Amino acid sequence: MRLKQADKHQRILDAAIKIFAGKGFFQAKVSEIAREAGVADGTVYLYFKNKDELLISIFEVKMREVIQQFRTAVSELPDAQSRLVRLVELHLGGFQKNPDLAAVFQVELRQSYRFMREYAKGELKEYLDLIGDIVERGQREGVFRSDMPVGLMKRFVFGAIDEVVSTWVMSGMKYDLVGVSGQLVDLFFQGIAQRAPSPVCAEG
Amino acid sequence: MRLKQADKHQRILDAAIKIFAGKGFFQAKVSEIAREAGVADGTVYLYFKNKDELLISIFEVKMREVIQQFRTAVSELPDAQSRLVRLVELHLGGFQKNPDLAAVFQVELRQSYRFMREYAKGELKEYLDLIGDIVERGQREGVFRSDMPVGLMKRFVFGAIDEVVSTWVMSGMKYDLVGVSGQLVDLFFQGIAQRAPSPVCAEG
Amino acid sequence: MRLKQADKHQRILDAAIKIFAGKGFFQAKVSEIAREAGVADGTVYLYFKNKDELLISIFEVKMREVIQQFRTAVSELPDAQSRLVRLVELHLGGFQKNPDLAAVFQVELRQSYRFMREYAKGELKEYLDLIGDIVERGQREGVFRSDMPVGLMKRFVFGAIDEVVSTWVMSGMKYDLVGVSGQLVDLFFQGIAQRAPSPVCAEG
Amino acid sequence: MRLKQADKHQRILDAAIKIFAGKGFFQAKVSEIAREAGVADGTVYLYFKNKDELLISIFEVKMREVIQQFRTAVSELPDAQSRLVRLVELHLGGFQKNPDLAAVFQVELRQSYRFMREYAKGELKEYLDLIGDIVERGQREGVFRSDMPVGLMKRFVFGAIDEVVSTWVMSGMKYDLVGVSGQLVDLFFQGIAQRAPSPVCAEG
DNA sequence: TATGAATGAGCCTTCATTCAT
DNA sequence: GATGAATGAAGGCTCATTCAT
Repeated sequence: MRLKQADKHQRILDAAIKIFAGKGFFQAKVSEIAREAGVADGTVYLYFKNKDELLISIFEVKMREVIQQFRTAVSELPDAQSRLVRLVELHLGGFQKNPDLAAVFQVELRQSYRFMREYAKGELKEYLDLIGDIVERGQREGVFRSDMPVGLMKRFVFGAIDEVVSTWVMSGMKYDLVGVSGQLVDLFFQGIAQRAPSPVCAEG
Repeated sequence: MRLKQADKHQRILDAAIKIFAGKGFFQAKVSEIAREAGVADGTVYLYFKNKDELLISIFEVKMREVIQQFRTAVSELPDAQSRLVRLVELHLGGFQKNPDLAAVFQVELRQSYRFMREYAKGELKEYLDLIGDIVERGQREGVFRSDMPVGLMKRFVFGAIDEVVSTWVMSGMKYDLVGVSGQLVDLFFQGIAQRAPSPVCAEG
Repeated sequence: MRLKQADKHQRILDAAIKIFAGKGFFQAKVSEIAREAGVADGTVYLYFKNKDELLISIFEVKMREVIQQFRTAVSELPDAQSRLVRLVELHLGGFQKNPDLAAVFQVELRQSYRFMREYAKGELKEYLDLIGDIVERGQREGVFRSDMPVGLMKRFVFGAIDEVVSTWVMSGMKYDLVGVSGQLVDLFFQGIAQRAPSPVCAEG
Repeated sequence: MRLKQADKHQRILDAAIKIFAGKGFFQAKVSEIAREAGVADGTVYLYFKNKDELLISIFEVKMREVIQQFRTAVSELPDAQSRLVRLVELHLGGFQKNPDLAAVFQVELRQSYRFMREYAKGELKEYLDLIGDIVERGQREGVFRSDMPVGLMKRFVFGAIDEVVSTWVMSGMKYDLVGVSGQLVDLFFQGIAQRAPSPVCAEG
């Protein structure tokens, strides 16, 4: 039963991601999601309070998964730099592997930003704090500049990653997103690294 | 009458932009738009086939205006470089002057990408061609690299501008958009210009 | 148009009374009411906020009508006694003429007493005050006892009438309701009249 | 098991009475009743065919209890008069002890009069016959008038008791119901007793 | 042209009832 | 017997669209 339950919750969530991604939140019918998930309409409401909650839940559940996954993946990495690289790869890789999820996160959830604000603060803040931890560690290690508040730097990092994903989504997801991670990281180090001689012009 | 008509058409369009921007296409009611425009619900349908058409029309009309405006503004400028600068300024300036329009273009119209594809090709292609013209001119003038197809370069330019606007919209339009145009143009020339010594590392 | 409107409002109200009386509030479907009224489902919502409001409105509108009708009918009557008789006749007669309305008032509206409390206070109080006016007049005329507060006496009168109607409704409306008015009035005068020799035992 | 079963049947019935009384038949959810009874939703359907049956059963079971209880209580009483007094006391006392049951009998069961008619005839008739027996006995004893058919008199008695209870329920059960039994019995004897000199006008 | 009352298709959601465990 | 997750029919309500005036 326990497994069955988890299964159904998961199936509905996945179905919702697929349908929301495909036709947008407002054009998606709950009955379609139910059909896609292979359950009755009413069953959706056993697991989610309403259609809005379903959208919110996608965010919350997936964020929690990602945060968990990230903590595990990063814990053994030795330094801030490698951790940041890994974060970017996981972030981009996660969306590339699940384009529907990307569409929901970058398009549908933005739409409902108003109630996102209310509900999603928790998980989003936690993710930002993960980045913040890396930044702080980098500062202690002397590889990230310390003349800028962590609060600003973590936002910058998140903003840049997020923008890259949005651009990819809006372009129709036609190119290799993970392939951009190198350039993105480069940008970070150009921007936030302790003033090192720019690798681009490193002629000396 | 002719004027009155044009007036009403315009007022409905403006009202739609405002309402769509405010609450999104699907949550906007035709009756709200009508009220905002100061006309009866039915009147909307005298000027637009349906709600979808209304969204499409916003795109088409505004694009036509912009293209017209741009042709006039650019015709007397002497070279490609100054024309590109002007294009960016007009693009960013136009949206900054009308944030509601920006919201509709960058958010609502993306949503309905599917039917955007069908209807909006024309105007979008024309705008891209305007950029293409500048690029070609730049190549002839020897200031833009010629080892890259025009088709790619014009897309890159449009994509970058578009991304800058999207980022601005999604950030809540809190900063000066036109102020970014300098950096944006710099980026173009760093990216597409005939290899000039990088201003960043120009230590000489 | 004005007439058409009033007409539709009325027709929906009448249809609702009929349907509510026939199968009860909860088993009545809005679509049935609409069909009975000869309008589309949506039209009901042009005139009434929702199904609950429809029930409430029946009360409010009919009470207002009754109060108006009563004021007119009573104004020219010379004394409290005749006025009270008339009130009883109108009250009983009104329900007897419209048994569906009686069912709604005595059964359906009691059900939703909770929100009755909120909304209906106004009209009900006004009706009670009408009775109160008669009582006061009767006291001034010396035909009604003055050793009892008006507030209590008006409640007693209303309660007795109301009970008579309820009994009639619950019995299946099988007998002549107005025919009871004589006995009811007798009861009032036995109960509240200045101690007169009981007509029942008038052996003289 | 047998006991456990009876226990559950009883608990569900009591829960139903409580919930029906609290929010009315249509607004009561089977799941609420189950929760109140401390059983699973499905268990309700092991003991009752459906929600309607549950309401019906309340009537049938309670009526049977009452009839049984009455037979026992009355059998040893010597005359019709004392038996009638006892019936009234039991009827009023029973409801006063269980106001929820009163609410269900006087309000909810009236609602569903249509199917009451079909199902409840049996028990109601039996109860009426109990009254009829008392009436007949009274006639034989010469204390009840014999110029009126028993069928009418028993209905009159039942109607009056029932009305008194209804009035009490609808008033919010604020006063002592059993306290009314004296007046009620008085009324019976004023109404149906062999012509005794009216105590009110007992002049000489 | 302009109006806005009227329409009715369509969707979210509830909840009585079932049935596999 | 007991459970409670699952079902799906049904209905209140919204709102894009129409059309008589």
